[in-house]
Amino acid sequence: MKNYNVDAYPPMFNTVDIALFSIIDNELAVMLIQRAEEPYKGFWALPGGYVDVENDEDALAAAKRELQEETNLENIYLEQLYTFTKKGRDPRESLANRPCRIFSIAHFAIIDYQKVKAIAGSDASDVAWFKISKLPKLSFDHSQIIDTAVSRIRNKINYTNVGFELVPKKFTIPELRSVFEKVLGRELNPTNFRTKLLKLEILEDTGEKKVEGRGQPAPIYKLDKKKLLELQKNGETLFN
Amino acid sequence: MKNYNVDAYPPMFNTVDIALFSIIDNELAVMLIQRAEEPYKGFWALPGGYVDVENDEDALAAAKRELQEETNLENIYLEQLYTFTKKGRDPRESLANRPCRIFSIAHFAIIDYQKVKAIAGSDASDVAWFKISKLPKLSFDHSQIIDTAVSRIRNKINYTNVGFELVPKKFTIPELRSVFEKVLGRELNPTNFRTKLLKLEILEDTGEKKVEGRGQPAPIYKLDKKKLLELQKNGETLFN
DNA sequence: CCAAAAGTGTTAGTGATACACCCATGT
DNA sequence: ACATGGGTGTATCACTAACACTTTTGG
Repeated sequence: MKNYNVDAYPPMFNTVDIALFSIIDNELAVMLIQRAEEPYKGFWALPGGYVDVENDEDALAAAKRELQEETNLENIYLEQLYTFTKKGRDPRESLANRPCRIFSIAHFAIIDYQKVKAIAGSDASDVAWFKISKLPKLSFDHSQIIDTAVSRIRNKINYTNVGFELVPKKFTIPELRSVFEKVLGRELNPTNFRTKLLKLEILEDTGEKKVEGRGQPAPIYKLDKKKLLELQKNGETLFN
Repeated sequence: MKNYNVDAYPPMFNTVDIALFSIIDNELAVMLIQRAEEPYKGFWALPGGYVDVENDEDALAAAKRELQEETNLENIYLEQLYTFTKKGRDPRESLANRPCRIFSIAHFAIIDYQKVKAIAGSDASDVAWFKISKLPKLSFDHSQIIDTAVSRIRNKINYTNVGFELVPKKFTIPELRSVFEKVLGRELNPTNFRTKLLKLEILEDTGEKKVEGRGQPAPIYKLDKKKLLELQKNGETLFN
């Protein structure tokens, strides 16, 4: 087996881009950064970067590192989304000294916005959150990436734990329902949401209550992750 | 904006690998090729290759081309699966003249095996089909890719048209049920499968009947793709 | 006539939806 | 007192799963 001369092949670059979602002011929102360099200088884009192959990173590790650099937060729910490879998706292709292509291994991430606010670093002037109904003009094919991610999240909220990632550790059932409503973009019947959720037996009552303006105080629950994992292992859906 | 010297970056290669599935002898099977070169010379592997950037290919187009080269067939159901990026997944990494990584943009494809048999080209000695319960020792991380693909197909058969791709254009309900059983790996109640399917109103009766050994002849149906697409657009599931 | 495979109809059980009602809190 | 929002119970409807029964074929 002979050695490979790496430079002899048509080059392809892989960037790792991340669409980080949260719920702000009762709407699904995504974190964007303002590009400091060409191409698309001054425009908004998804955070991203290269896979640090020299330091043994894979794509998921690279995404995790980028996320932490932007938010100063760890333990964010993160998942590979899709790899975008269309010719022309990145204008740098045509500036290279020979034909090349820049692939984006896109990821999506979700987090409770309370955590973001609590941590410094997110006050950098080039980072901002945008509601998905009011996105600015985006760089590259990033609006397509965001569309794909939103579809995936809307689908996955019904049978995975992504809904619980958007809510603090301790939460009330109405708060969780509100998250589901914001992600799905439609109202849910409070009674039936509650009934279904309790029947799953994945919530643990903390004994505390939360008073929010008027109305009866809502009990505060914690998620029993073990029971949720069991449910998922058995392939059961949380909601339909 | 200055030009980019493409060779200054740590190189990453992208291969496109395809797991093509069909049903053979009542079991889900995957097409493999025997590698003619190192690494893994003589071992079985998924068909794959490079994205032909010079000819404007993207990953899906490359997968489509590879599939056609191996099977001489067009119009195969094909979808991107996942991008595998773990360090060490391809031994050629460590043979390059500087640090590099070989990413696999994995795809899955499915086809009715009758079509494969009908076309020449699949009799090449280095191509063979293996039932997924009896896979040989595989090259690279290809057994992980196949596992991921099988999970995805088992999931997707319930709400997409992948089940219909595994069956000829004209088929009987018991034939279709058999396909679902083989993919899901469990038996389905014939009565209830039939009832659910007919209620969807996506089948068109051709008027023909099929006699298979003993038993009452089964009516032969065609899929009404328009109605299926409508169902999917409305987000409805075919089966639960 | 019998076995095998396809189709039909029925019933019990489960889950979704909608609604009426009760309870605790702030104004 | 009353509006607001959370919690509880129930009736209705649809869908699922299991099974008994009929029909049509080959042997």
